[in-house]
Amino acid sequence: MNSNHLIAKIFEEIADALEFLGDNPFKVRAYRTASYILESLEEDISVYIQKGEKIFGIGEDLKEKILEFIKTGKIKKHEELLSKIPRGIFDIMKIPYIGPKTAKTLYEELGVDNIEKLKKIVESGDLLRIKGFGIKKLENIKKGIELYQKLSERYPIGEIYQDVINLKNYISSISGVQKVELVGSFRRFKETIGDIDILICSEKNISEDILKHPKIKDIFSKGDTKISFSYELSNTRLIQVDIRVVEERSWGAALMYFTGSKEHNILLREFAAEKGYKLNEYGIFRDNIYIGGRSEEEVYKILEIQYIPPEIREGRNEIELAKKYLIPKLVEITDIKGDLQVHSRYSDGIMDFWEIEAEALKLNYEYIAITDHSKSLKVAGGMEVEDLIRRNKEIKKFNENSKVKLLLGAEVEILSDGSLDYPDEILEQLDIVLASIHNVRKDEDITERYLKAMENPFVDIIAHPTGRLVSYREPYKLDLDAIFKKASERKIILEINAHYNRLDLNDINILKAKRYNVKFSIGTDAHNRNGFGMMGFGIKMAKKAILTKEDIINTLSYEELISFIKECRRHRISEK
DNA sequence: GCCGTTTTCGGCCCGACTGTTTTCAGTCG
Repeated sequence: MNSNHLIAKIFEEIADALEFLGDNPFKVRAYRTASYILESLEEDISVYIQKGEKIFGIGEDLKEKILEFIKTGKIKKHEELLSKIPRGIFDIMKIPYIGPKTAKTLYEELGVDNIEKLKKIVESGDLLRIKGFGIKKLENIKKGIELYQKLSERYPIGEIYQDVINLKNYISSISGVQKVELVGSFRRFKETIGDIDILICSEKNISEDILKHPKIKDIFSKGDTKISFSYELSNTRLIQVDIRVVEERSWGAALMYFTGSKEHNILLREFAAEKGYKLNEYGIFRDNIYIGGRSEEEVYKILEIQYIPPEIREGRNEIELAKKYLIPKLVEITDIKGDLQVHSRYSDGIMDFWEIEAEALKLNYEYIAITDHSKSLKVAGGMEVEDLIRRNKEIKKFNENSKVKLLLGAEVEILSDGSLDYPDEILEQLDIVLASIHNVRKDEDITERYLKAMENPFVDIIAHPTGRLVSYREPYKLDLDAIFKKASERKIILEINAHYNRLDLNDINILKAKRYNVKFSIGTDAHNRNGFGMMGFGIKMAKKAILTKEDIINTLSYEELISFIKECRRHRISEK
C-alpha cells in the first residue's frame, strides 16, 4: 500500500550494516535521517518524486535507490550488505551496551553471529580473553541481553500516562527539587513511548533520593547530572527512565535539548551554528560565552525565530516555518466547548444524563453529543429504533432544565453494503450523526463502504476513520485520499478520536487530510466519567498536526455548531 | 550520503557516563 515504511526499514538496515562495517559515520547518519523522514511523510514517496518535489535529506543517490525499490521491489546495495553480514548481527546490535564496534569484535574474535551464541559465550566467560573486555563489560552485556527482552517494547502513551505522572510527583516531593518536567517523546506527545525522560532543576545532588523509589529496578548509570534506570510500571513491565539535572540558568536550553526530537535538535543546532552560536543543553553561547538559556522563549528569541511548540518538534518543516513566523496559534484545550462522542447507558456506556452533565460542567462545556451505538453493533449494546426514539424524548426533556445541551446523536454503523444502520427518517431527527465501521472482514478494503455511506446526506462525521488501535491493530485497508476528497466535497467532518487506544486520525493523517480542506471534530469516546479526560490527548494530536481552533468544530459555541451542521446537511442535500 | 549568498569540496550537534584505560573509545540520547 505504502512503500515509505518498507524503504525506511531498508535504509535503517543499510545504516546498521554500514555502521557495523565501520563506514563513514556521516553516511550512516544520512541513511538514518532518510529513513526517519520517510516514516513521517504524508504521501507515498513516489508521489513527491513524480511531482519533482525535493525532500530535504534525500539527495540524488537515495532518490535513485528509492526509484530502484519502486521498480524492482528491492535495493541492490541492501541485498549485497545482507549477504555480507549474518542476520543475527542486526539483532545483537540492538542489545543495550552493544554497539557496532562491540558486535564486530564479538563476531571477528569469537564468531558470535546470533543472540543464542552470544548467551553461550557470556556464560562460558570466553569473552574475557578478548583485549578490552573486562568483568564489568561482561556483566553489562549479560544485563543488556536481559533488558533487550524486557525493554524493547514501546507503550501507547495513554497506557503509561498515570505511571509517568506518579513518578513526576514523587520527584517533585524530594527536598531541593525546584522544577520537574517530563520531556522527550512524552512532551512531544508521540503516540507510543519507548522510554521516559525527565528534566530536573536542582542546586543540590538528589540522585540518591530519587533512587530510593521502590519501583526502580536496575540502575544503568549514575553520575552527578545524569541517572538512568529501569522502572516498573503498574502493568509490571519495565521501562527505561533517563533523568538529567540542570541549573536554573540552563533550564530552557535543557528543556529544548531533552524534548528533542533528535532530528529537530540537529537541525536547530546547525541553524544556531550558521548564526554564529553554539547551542547545547547548558545554554546558547557565542565565543563560548553564555548568552541565554533560562527559558525556551529566550533561546528562540536569541535565534530570531518563532517559538516552536513541543508537539511539532519532529524535524519536519517546523524550523523553516518558525524562521518565517508562520506557525499559527495552535488549538488549546481551553478552546473546546463540548465533546462530540460520548456513550450513555442506552448503549455500552455507564453514565446517566445527569452524570454526563456534571462532568461537562466541570469542564466548562456548553454541549455534549450523546452518540450511542446503533442496532447492529450488538456487542456494544446497539439501540433498536424504538429505544433511540425513547432516548431522544428523554434527552429533550432533560435539556429543558439542563445547564449543558445534550445533542441527539448516534454512532451509526456503516453496514457491509455501505448502507446505514438506521433509516433516513430516523437519522434526520438527530442533531448529529457519526458514522463508523466496526466489523471488517479479513483483508477487506473498506473504501467503497465509506464512499457509499458518505452519499447519505445525514452523515455528519466519520468516526475513528482508520480503525487502528495504537500498538494493537493496524489501520483497516482503505484509500484515505478518496475518503478525504469525498469528505471535502460533501462537507463531512473527520473525527480525531481522542481515546489513547485509538488516536485516530493521527497526526500524519490529519496533516494529509488538511490538504483537502476538511474540518475535524475531537471526541473522547467516553463510556464513563474518566473517559472525558481523553480530550487532552486529542488536542495534543491536533497540535502535532498544526491545527488551529478554526479547524475544529467543537470549538464552536452551541448555536454556531448547530447552524454549522445544518448548513453542511443543506449542502449535501442540494448536491444529491 | 547530504548540502551550500562566505563553499560543488569539506564540512557534518554535542555532551554524559562507563570501562579499561594512563588519555580515550564506545555507547547512548
